[in-house]
Amino acid sequence: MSQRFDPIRVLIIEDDPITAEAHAAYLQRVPGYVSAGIAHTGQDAIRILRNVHQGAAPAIDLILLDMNLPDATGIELCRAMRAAGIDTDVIAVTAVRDAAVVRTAVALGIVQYLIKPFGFSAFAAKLTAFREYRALVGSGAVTDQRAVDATFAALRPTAISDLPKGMNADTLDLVLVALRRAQPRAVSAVELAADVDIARVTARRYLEFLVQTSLAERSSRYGTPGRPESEYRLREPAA
Amino acid sequence: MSQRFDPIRVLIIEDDPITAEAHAAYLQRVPGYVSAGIAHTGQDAIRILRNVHQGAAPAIDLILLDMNLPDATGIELCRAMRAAGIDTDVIAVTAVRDAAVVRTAVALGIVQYLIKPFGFSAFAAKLTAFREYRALVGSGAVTDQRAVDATFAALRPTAISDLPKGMNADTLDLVLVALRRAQPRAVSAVELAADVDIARVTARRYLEFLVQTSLAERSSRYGTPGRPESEYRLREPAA
DNA sequence: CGGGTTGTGGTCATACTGTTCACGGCCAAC
DNA sequence: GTTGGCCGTGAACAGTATGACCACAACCCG
Repeated sequence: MSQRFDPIRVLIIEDDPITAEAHAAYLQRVPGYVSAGIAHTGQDAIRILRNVHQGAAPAIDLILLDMNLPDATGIELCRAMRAAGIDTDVIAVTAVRDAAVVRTAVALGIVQYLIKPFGFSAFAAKLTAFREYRALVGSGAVTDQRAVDATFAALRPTAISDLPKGMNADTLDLVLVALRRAQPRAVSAVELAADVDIARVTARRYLEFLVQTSLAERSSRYGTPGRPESEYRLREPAA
Repeated sequence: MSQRFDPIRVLIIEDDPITAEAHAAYLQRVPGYVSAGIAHTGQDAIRILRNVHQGAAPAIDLILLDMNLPDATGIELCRAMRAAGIDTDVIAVTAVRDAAVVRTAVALGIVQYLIKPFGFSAFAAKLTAFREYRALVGSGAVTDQRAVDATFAALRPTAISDLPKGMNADTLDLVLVALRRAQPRAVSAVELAADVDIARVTARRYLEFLVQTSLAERSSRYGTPGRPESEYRLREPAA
């Protein structure tokens, strides 16, 4: 039970040394966590975890796992861990934005999914939620459905990633959904405004924001009288 | 993408035949789900799943897994599945109330944990949450951290253990009644405040709380100048 | 080839709402 | 009777969509 007050030992699995160091630095700033090592390849990671599993090294409570490793994907590594009977909790830390990967990650028991690049607040939010979860699940008995629900609820993501001033999350969602619905075709600001029933200016502001964050791309549409129309298209999540 | 509207095919793994039948009956009552078979032992289950995995049988989208099987624990079965590359989502349905089991279940990617005995509403709540999750993760692209957070949030219950400080049960009741009276229509904080005769600020605080506990949902009302108005609607308790 | 036409890109002030904060009334405990 | 905390309120502040307005760039016609 003192487990709850001991620091949570974290293994960082990340091929890029600079990024790995950055994560370790972030980790130091979150109370209750300490780094338990860094692995730069899947092989490394497996070796370390196997040692730990056999009691040859101090336990590891959490893994920060990059999905792109030189010798394996994070999914493969995770599957191998589970097959070996290693049930360590995993937080995915990755630039991969593929829904299928997210789905598989969930099925393999990944408790949080953090998309790169991220700031310290997003990082801290995920780790804080995990600490809460750990306190609940480590506290001994599960009495009833409410207790289990509370445990699962601790893993619920809370922090809305901060948008720039002047933007509303709901509206952004609306625009994104409309863009996705139009999918292969590109839409102009006017068309989108009519579709979603917001003003043209507003539509344009959000579309321009999506271009800036490289989630959408802009091109010009010629052929009609008048100033050329800008059209926007959702950018495919890089394969 | 039609996948979202096809029924979700469920394999029930449960050794007691009567209980298994009861679960199947419950399943029929939840829209969007169909039973895809019943397995009474771990061996059975593995055999069925292997067939499916090799394409010899129609796909299975979800497993209701009992933790106590004659020839294996649910944990062992789940581990074996993951090792075999079967990433089907799993909901644990069990009388086991051990925190360690819950923790391991989470690590192995179990998406919901339902404690026996349970009534239909608890059952339906878990399956509805899963359907929502599936719609989100199956909708194609993951755009950003917010989208991933929404996906994870669909799987995590919002346990309301206590009323947060600053809230009064009576006032909450008042708001709920007013929302129910307005039923199909959505009301803004201003409208509700006038209706119940409380301050706008107070109304908004309670409405926001209801959204957080996913008892109500919020959308934005556009068309007029000024900041968009949030409107709130009672969420259907799983039809 | 150049000016007129046309329709959108971009900016601004405005209006209306969400959000915050300190105050004060009400109730319970001592 | 006094004290302290709880919770709703009003007002001030911040946020955000809108409509109006001007500038701009391509088509079109003389």
